[in-house]
Amino acid sequence: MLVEDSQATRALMTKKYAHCPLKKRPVLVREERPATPPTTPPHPAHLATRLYYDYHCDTENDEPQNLSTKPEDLSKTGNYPSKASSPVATAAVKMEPREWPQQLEYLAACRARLEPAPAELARPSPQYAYLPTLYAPYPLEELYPAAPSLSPPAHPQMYAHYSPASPPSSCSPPPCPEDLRSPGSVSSDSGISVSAPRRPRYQCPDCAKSYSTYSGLSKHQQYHCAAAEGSLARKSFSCKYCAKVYTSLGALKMHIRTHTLPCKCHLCGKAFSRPWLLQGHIRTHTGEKPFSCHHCRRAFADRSNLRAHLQTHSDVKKYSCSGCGKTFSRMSLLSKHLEGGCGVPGASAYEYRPEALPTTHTHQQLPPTATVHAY
DNA sequence: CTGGGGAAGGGGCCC
DNA sequence: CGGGCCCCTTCCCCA
Repeated sequence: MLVEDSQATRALMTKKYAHCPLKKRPVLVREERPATPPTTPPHPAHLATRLYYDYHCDTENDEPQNLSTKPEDLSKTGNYPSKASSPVATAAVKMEPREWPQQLEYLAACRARLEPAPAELARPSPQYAYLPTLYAPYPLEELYPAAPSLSPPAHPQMYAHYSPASPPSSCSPPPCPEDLRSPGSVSSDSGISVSAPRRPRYQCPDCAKSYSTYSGLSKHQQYHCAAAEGSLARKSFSCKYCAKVYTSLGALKMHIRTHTLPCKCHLCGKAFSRPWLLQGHIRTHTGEKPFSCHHCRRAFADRSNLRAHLQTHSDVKKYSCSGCGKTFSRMSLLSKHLEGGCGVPGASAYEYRPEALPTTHTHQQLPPTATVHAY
């Protein structure tokens, strides 16, 4: 993603999604589990396997779920939105509140068998060794051959791969937790040039954005190209739930998933548009946290959350106010800072550190390995 | 009020 | 073309 102008991007996104009722928070769908959970929890391996695979990607059912923009906190109230809460939702079913204690008890029993001791919480293995290997255990000793240090890694590039889904091979260099970015995302996202073999680029005739693959360009034109949106001749498939129009049926199908939410969690009934979103959600049930911080051993279920956490270990935060120079670990914190007024005139933009980068843009991203001393 | 964590969303890219 | 994964971002909640 291009980040040289995130404020503009945010504004664009706000505009882009303003018309669309989809915004965060999945909704509850029909609960298909028996009302009474088994008296004895299944083996964690069976549970995890079922948790991951036991969902529908119901392409047959295009009926949308609740599409309200800001549903209440479902986890607290258990009062999941009914179809009445959305003008287009037709299939959302409210779970009977009396089922929740049973669900929670059932989950607690399963979780007790899944969760490691607190001291071991940050380690994904071997407690999760029996999980269905979607997140296969990976030895932290290989990931972090040296003791924790606040010094920048000597060879940051060595640490490109950091994914429990793809553990490093024995002959590969150890991945660096500090650089959690995948290799393929470095150049285009950060604007930092990296030495990579020249490959043919596929350029969008409407907005001049280029992509390394034709499929990338194709998807861009199908879904994202704002410049092409004015060309109605290109659009022939319209979404029946919102005003979106697409140039191909495949693009429309992909979009409709965000309305129909075909991937359903059979433990709590929440529905998601993509399987991997459900996958992440299921971790909230199992307590699986495959991403751990090497500084404090705190573990996270989401890689991005670990990345944000790493900023808290950094002396110099990633986002800085151009007015007062104060740094923040998250852009949202900086935004709050700016919204509240930092007291310095003209402090309306922020910049990424470090200073070595050109500062012609008001919003720049820190290169993955610079100035961050965490890990 | 601020900072941080949890959860979830969409876009980009590779296979 | 579609699935899967990664990334960044956002929203909400809490200490």
